[in-house]
Amino acid sequence: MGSSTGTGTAAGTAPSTTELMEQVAAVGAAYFHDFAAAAARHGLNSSQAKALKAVLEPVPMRALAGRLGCDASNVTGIVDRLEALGYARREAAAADRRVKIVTITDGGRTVLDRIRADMGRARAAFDSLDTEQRAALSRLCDQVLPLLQRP
Amino acid sequence: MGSSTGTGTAAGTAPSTTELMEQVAAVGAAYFHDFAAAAARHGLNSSQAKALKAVLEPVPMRALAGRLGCDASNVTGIVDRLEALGYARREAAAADRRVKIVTITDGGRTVLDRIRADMGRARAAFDSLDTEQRAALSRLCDQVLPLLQRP
DNA sequence: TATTGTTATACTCTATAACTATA
DNA sequence: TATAGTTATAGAGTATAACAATA
Repeated sequence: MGSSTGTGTAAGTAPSTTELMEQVAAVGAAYFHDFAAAAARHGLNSSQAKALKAVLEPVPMRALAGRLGCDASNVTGIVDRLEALGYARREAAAADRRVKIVTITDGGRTVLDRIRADMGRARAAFDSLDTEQRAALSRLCDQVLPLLQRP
Repeated sequence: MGSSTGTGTAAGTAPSTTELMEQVAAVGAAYFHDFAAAAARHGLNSSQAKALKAVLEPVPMRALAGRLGCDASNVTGIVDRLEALGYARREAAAADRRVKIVTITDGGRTVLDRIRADMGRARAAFDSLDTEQRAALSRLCDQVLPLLQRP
């Protein structure tokens, strides 16, 4: 492949599945920690910040619960908070008047951008990868994710 | 490189840092979900299971709190639970009698192995990678992690 | 009757502060 | 006096069950 030194793949011995999972878990945990810290600096907890990402496209309350992986009863409070801050709003669905659709506001988009920009460690970490490494990591995530998310 | 079609690296365009972080976050979240589910099937919550991994080598209570990223007062309950199940035990430190060192038992090692084996989706996902891909992913994690964990 | 969103409630996890026993 | 571990307590986040409005 096109990588640097020429020592090739032999330089990194392939780890066992368990070891590999442990490494990925460490990266995931550190990322999540950084995300929660950045969100907190902008007055949101991680559920609220995650919800803000999920409503970049309009989503009904119940579907939002699914995306957040929590019970529907929690979504009320989460969206209440986002709405109180002016980051999202509820709109009645035209087709079914029971349904409320949550949409992000311009203010919400601004805060989300700021939170993302404010993730210093995560940004530095992934910025350290060159173009080829980023493409490789992206491809690996794409391959692994569907199997990881199966029902 | 070892991949399929021959379109090479150009096939996966390098994503922006934000997009890349989002992908990694999705993998991390799915992994953690699978881990928590597997632990629950063996009567542990994710903190307790994480603690079990952390005491594969003997660790003082306070240091364990650091590894788990929680307050020291929580560790008492977590280790109480592991001890009640026979998965870990407290031993007085020889040098300083205030300190209690937590050690995993054979039973704990067995359960930890079972939990790891029981992570069906995560295992299937990472088993789908060939040797070269696993080595690449491992290397990328190693590069990214230290920057991600900086104080 | 079934479903959406909400409310009321209880439970779990975590953090803060006070206590003990050692140092 | 300072530190390790524990205990007691309060707070945040989540789930369960019951409810009103709509389908």
